[in-house]
Amino acid sequence: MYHPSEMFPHFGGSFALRPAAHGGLSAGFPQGQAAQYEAFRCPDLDGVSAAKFEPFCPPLDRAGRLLGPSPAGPPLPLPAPPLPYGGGQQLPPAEPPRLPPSVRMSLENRELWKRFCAVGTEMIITKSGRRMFPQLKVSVAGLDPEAKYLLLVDMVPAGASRYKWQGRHWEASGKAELPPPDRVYIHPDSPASGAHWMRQPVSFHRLKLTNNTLDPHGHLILHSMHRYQPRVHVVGAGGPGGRGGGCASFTFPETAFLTVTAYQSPKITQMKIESNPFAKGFRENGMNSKRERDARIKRKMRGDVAEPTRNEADCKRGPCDSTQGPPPEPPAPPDCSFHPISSSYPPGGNEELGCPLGGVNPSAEAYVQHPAAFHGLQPPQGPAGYASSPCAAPEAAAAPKPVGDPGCPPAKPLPDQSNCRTTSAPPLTYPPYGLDVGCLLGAGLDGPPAPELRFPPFLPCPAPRLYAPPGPPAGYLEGGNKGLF
DNA sequence: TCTACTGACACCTTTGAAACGC
DNA sequence: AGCGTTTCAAAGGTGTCAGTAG
Repeated sequence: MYHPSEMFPHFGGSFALRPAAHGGLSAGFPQGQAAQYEAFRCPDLDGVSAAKFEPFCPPLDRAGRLLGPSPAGPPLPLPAPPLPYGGGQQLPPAEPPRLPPSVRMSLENRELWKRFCAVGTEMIITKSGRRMFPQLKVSVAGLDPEAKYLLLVDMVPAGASRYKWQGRHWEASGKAELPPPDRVYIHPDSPASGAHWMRQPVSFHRLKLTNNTLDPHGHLILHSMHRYQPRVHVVGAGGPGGRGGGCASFTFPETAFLTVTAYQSPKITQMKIESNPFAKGFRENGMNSKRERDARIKRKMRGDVAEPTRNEADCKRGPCDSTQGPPPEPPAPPDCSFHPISSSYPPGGNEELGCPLGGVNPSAEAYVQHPAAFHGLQPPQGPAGYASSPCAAPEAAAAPKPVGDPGCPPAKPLPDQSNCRTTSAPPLTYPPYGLDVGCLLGAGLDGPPAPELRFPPFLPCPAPRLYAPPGPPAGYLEGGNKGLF
């Protein structure tokens, strides 16, 4: 949860970046097949995001030039695109190098996320920091086993509205606040080898969210009653011969959530209690259930001696089982899955770039040595007060409008959770889920004019079609994706 | 009055050190 | 001595609720 530029002031504020190339989603996914992809690999990095990860991307030099290819570099996994500019030759402002398209990521606990998503995920944020539940847990594949990588998470504002719970549903309620200090959560294992990341699922369970803009602990700072989309980044930190450089980022639409200081939807509360092992005490049979709490209050009022807690009772019967894992997830709704992700990016041209610290990115090195030095910095502000990232300014395409206006469809009843796949949502009558998500995918800058849509911030499970609107123009996907990577 | 937020609370899991056995 | 397992207590993650601020 640190801002790299804070740690590496010598890198300066940001690099000039080449304007995001057109292509967007189509550059990342074969047209017509995108719906199959589970994770969304963002093809281009917008200026702000790029600056955030700049220190992790050794291939860029300060002048925005690509360094020349290393003759000793190992072969690229895929044919490298021609390098029109030789080493040292001036380039248009460079975009960060990308990891090869073979790098893939999937969401491990996707079914759990989908169940929350179907109701409208809420995340508690507190001054001292609160963990996410469900937690972000991903599997990575396609990395160079020997090269070093960092895994990072940041949060992208979704929509530019603030939201309000209206008893049964969420509604947009005014403009979003100015973005909080921009921070990145760095997985504590970072930097680690590709083999390490690929060995087992990577969990970001230690990630904490806070609404304290002065937070000194490095938690991710968010505004309450706003909607966010987590984004996972793989950043090459170099390896033997400089392999592994480059960046790739992934979003999982079902992980979008609304921040709250207290749960609004009772359904979410119940689901959290049922799913989160830490909330076990609040389950029906728990000692912190409503029934037990009421009984406790009565006893207290009567002045009774406290009965032994369940913990004590259990421990008398035998060892407290604190080692067992979380309870098994309830059966997942069928047919909610996307197909495994693939990605199709031009090879990043990573290994032609030198690696300053013996194969390890200096930023990674510095993080290991001075983790406390990472703290958030306010990113450059865009004209609207938002960071000038397409991700951060998606309002045009995706901002949910207040529900209840004439012409606004009533809140859609929750879908049958046994089948999250939506096939019959009338276009534009009820918003394509993707539109809201689409903003996260970068819609808004170069996409088509945003249709005037009104819909609540939460919709049932993201419909697969949101990834691949049928044919052109589909601009909000095509052009929109360029904002993220 | 309403809404959002805060802090205390009880219950629970996780974690890591100490104790123990082989 | 070294290693693996068990035990135990502290730390910290939960939702709830009453109180507070605006």
